[in-house]
Amino acid sequence: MNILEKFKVDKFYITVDPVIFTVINDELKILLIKRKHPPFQDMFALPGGFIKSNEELEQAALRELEEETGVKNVLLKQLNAYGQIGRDSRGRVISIPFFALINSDKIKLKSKTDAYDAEWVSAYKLPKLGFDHKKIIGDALNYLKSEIQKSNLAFQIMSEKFTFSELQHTYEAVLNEELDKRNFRKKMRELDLLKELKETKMEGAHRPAKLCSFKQKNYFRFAKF
Amino acid sequence: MNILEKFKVDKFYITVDPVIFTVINDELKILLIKRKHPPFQDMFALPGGFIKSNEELEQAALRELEEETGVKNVLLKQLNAYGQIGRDSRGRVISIPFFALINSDKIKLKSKTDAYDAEWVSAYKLPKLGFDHKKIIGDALNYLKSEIQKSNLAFQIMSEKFTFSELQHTYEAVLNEELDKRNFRKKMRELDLLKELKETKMEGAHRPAKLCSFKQKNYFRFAKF
DNA sequence: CCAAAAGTGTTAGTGATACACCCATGT
DNA sequence: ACATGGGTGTATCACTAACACTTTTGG
Repeated sequence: MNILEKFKVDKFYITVDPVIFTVINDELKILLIKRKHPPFQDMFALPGGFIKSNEELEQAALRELEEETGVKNVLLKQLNAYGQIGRDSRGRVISIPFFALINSDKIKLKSKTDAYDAEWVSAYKLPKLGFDHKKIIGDALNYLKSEIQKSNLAFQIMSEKFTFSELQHTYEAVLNEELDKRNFRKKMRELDLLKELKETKMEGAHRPAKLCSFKQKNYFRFAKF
Repeated sequence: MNILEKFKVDKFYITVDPVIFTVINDELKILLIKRKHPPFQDMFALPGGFIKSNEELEQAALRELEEETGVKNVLLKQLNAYGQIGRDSRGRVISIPFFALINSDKIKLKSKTDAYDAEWVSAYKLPKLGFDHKKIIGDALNYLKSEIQKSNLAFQIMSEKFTFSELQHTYEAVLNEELDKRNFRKKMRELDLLKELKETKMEGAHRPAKLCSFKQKNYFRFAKF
């Protein structure tokens, strides 16, 4: 018998809650499920679930994400835990959220199951949410807005090749504000993240746009802090 | 019988680990305990402990902190959780660290008990530490360095009245680098955090220094992000 | 008068913001 | 030729970083 059991140390349920963002049609979206069972039946919530004893936290988040939405191969970043007493009516549950920004084209949402419907929902126009997930999403959104300006996080969401305009529209969707075209390009060029290709995107009745791709595809921050 | 019990959802031990910094003699210190029992007997570790079912996370951190070190009335900030399998030999334990920067004059370390000796240890010259506490402290230190430059966090650590030099030395101790006197004062005046008092500090064979105090004593950030 | 810390301004460089016009293409 | 989005440069401002001398006190 383990010493912790001997001293009857309390144990807790732990959920991991993936907070997955994407941009679709120049609108920031978050991946939610519509709950088909209590608690919070018929309301939206994060696609989380309970960790198992033999899983790493991040592994568990990836598993839940795939089980409930079909999304996989995602780089997750842990956020602060939520553990307030009473936040889950089923018992004392500590939730550990995991953040990601992904390219929605690269994944396919699971067809609706009997337990959950996964859906992309506008992050700036959230529906009513179960648990304290509104708070969790709000905090995650602040993290996203901060991080996309301090790191090369955006590479996660863009296709292999893209135009400056497409990249800018992605930033605008995430930050929920308009950016100046010239300043945006200057900044991006200074950061030296992009390869500017010779190919162009021929589309529409206007000058073809040069395509770019990211030089590096591993996540890093620009600033010290 | 609760639905979570019915489905045999796994449960976990959770510890809270206060990561408490201060500055003593212009050196950044962290509050550690010397463990008198296994695991990691005779090594240093964070003064944490197991949460109880009826406690909020932060409450638990405050309780453990007071029990093991005598330190109380501290503003804590939750940091990311650590949950790797095997990080605690006694079982699967998820640790949630809580950060604070405090004024060591305002508190009194508990006299040594049979279970723990609490001690201030140089944060930039850490001894061997138990568990994964070295990693936790490193992450917390980065948080501290970032936060003290983006918020009025320093008010936590200064006495009611202090001189510009004392404040600067505190910043230097935290950041582990020297700062320019003129630039530091200019920056502080721009931020408009300080009341400059008429009193002076008479001490030593040199020009007396004007005393300052903080205008606000509630924590806030300057920057958006 | 000497030692020791307090106190003070200017300059140069860097990054952020604001802003308006020409270009290449399809129809 | 015109509509559409692609593409570019400059001026101003704010912030940062570098840097040296004078002031006030006690001994």
